[in-house]
Amino acid sequence: MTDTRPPRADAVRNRAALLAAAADEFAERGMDASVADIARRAGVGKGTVFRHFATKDDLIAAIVLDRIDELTTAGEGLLDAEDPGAALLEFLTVAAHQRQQRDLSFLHGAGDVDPAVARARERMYRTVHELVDRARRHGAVRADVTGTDVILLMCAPNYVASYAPGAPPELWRRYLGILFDGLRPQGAHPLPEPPPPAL
Amino acid sequence: MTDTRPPRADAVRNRAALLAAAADEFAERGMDASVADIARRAGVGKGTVFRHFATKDDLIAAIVLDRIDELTTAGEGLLDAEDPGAALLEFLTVAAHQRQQRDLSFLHGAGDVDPAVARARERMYRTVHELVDRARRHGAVRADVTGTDVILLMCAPNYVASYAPGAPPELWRRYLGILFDGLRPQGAHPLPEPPPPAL
DNA sequence: ACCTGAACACCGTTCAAGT
DNA sequence: ACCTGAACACCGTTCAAGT
Repeated sequence: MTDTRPPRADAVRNRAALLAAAADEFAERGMDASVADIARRAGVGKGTVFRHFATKDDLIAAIVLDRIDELTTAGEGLLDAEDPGAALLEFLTVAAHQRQQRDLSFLHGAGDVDPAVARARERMYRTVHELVDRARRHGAVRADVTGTDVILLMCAPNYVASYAPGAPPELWRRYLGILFDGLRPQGAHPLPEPPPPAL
Repeated sequence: MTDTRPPRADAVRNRAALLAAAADEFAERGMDASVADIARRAGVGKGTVFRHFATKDDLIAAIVLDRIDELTTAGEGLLDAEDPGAALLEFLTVAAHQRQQRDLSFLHGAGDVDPAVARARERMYRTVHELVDRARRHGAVRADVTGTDVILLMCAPNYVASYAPGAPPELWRRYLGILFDGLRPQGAHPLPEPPPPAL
């Protein structure tokens, strides 16, 4: 019997304020914005941050959870598209676009993430696998590329574009284009290494 | 007249010990190994680190400088290869392989790097441009891809492979293969975004 | 000249004291 | 039950004091 009392009113308010403040602060200052600044922006004491989120990483995880779910929803909506190749490209475009903002290695995070994020991530992975399978069956993706490959490659366009100094904000689209051409069956060369263990 | 006295014997010894200790420590613990640990490993006081390298980033820069020069040398040796396409692929393989070890976003670093690194980097960039131009003229690289594109894409295979949990250590070769297929003229689709300003 | 370790400012995190 | 700010451990960096 986990009789969970409803939380106090100021607690829910503070939690929401912290999430909003953290999202803003991270977007402006990057992932190493200080907890103190986030607390100040949310109008609470530093200690309150750690009452709601055991660690700074947990706070990041809470924000990340929303983004992953958004992405999964977008992917699921593309599962019954008429053109499976275009659907996969569209999904990768949404993925790159939403995380254009920041660092975001969160999609595949190492080690001990909290179970909610792990679950959300696995749902998203399953969606990617389906999208890739459909695209492959349709001849839009080469036979030797797996869903896991695409999951790993997903973040590359943003990563690559982020290192161009005075680059246009949509540069990632160019590298997504090159990547996608690499995923196509036309002109594909055999790959020197087997795919990694499935995600 | 910058009459530069030769440095004291213990100074050169300490500097070399620090570089070696830092390289080891970074390789083992990652880029956020502590300066205190590096100093201890080198057998000097913490303060000595900052006498030789104004900042931790400068210490990293000194290590990075060597790697960049190695890469440039490899690239220059490939400029007169018979097969320019294979030469470019080989260069990208060397690049990925040498920086298999670690983080290494250093190749294109933001803002205020020290001038020695900036110079080394520009030499390397020029080499990449030549390799790409030759490969393109030879029909091994698509017409709409620039040297700057390849400079930016260079790090992607390592980055992508680094997020696969139980992956084989040579997984980057697989993603270099996919990337390289994306760079080939066969089956290339028009890119939605123009190339970034030249590096 | 160069080395050293104590001292500083800044982080994430903890916790006793308040309401 | 929740909030708060002082306190702690750990960083990179500085600098007065030593040789």
